[in-house]
Amino acid sequence: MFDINLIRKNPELVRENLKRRQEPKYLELLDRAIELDRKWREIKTKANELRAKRNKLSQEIAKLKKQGMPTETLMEEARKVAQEIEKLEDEERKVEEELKTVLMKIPNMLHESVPYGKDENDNVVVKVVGKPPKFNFQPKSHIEILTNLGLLDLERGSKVAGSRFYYLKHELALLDLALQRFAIDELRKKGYILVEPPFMLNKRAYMGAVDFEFFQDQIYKIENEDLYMIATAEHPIAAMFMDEVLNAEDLPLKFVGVSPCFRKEVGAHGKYTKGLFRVHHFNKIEQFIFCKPEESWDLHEELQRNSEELYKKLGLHFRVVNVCTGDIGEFAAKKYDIEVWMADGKYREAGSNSNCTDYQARRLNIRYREKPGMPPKGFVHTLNNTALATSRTMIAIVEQYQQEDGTVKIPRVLWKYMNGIKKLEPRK
RNA sequence: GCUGGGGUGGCCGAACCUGGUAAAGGCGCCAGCCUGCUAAGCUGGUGGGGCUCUGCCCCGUGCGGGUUCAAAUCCCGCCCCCAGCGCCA
Repeated sequence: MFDINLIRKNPELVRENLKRRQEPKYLELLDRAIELDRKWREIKTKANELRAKRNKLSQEIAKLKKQGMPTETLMEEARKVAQEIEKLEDEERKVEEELKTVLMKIPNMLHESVPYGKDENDNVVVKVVGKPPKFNFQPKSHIEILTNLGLLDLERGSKVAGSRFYYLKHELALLDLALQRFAIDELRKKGYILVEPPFMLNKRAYMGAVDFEFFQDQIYKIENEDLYMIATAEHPIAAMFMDEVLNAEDLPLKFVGVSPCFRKEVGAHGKYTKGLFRVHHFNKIEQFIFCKPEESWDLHEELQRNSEELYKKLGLHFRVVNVCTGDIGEFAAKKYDIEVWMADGKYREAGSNSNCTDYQARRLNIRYREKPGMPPKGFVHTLNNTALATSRTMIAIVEQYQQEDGTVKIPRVLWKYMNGIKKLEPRK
């Protein structure tokens, strides 16, 4: 949620920042917010005056009653004031709600280092790690390789649940688990707190964690319950401290979350959707940090280093892009994507590292205090970054480590999590 | 799911029965005074918001509604916590 105080204090600064997103509707929303805020304060002032009047009358009545004096006239007057208040309160509520909705739709302030651009084609490659593997044969897609090996069954996944569902079998299922354990162990070594969150959230928590569009297009709802399946561990971890005030001495709070992720993927038309790349359900290890405002930019880089280290240890070739102003999304002030190399020569997103500054925390009402016993100082900053999404990491491993005979070598760091298995081989 | 008890500032708690406009009291925290320093002690402050901003006012007792001039207090619905019972992977 956007900070109304920033709009009041410096609307032009906000306007210039929003312009960078090249989306005229945001500027309209800003104007709307300014207008609604003006109206809201006007009504609020009037209503407060009336409430003061009512309170005075009430106290007057109480005093008279104590003295055994008649109060009918005053009570009649108070009744009238109460009616007026009710009318104004309806109005106040309406304006306040609309203002809040508008503030929810205005995206976060972008960091100055975010490159200017229109869409994903304008993302700036800031780093390339490793080199594309060289094959002296025609490399295959993970779908072909894994289906041939008898480790992946997409057809039966479709039969029982629909397209973009799948069965992982034998060593491939083991590989999924191995990747999870690998990422968890690496992050735990760095002091990240392992957490397995609820896999469902109620609406209030969910709307705090994501924007409306994401909610609409991605989130599965449980019928007849106020419950929604999580699309990533980021969301339940973010919501964990909803309406709380954290102690600065406990910050930064660093989490490594483990969970399945469920996504409707409505509106994925035109995007790359093959095989395991864009599925309705996958497992992911997620990094999440709550911190003080002044430390979030350093921690954003730390999260980035963590992820890069994981891919490096897996021996994967990837690149890092600084996501441009037109592609970044509403919550993040800055975002890096890690894109892995795939067998068709393209780089595709495997993970995403966002500093949401105070935007998500304001929606979820997560504040911090300098010391126990002190009043709240302000909102925390929240950051989230993929550690490993197993499905996409498996694609990278399979396509980059494939052998001419159709088998797949398994990265050395995973052997111990694979019971010593070093290769994916044909299974029946 | 059932029965009973409960939910009030950062924490503990008072006011609830008997409606009169909450936070008394204590702890913590901040500032000042005092002190060689610290502690103790003393004084003031310590949730959110609005305005005509040395000040004035409003909101705030788990959430939502109702009754009333007036609700922490009475009534209804919901959520959560505790205890016991039931069911159960």
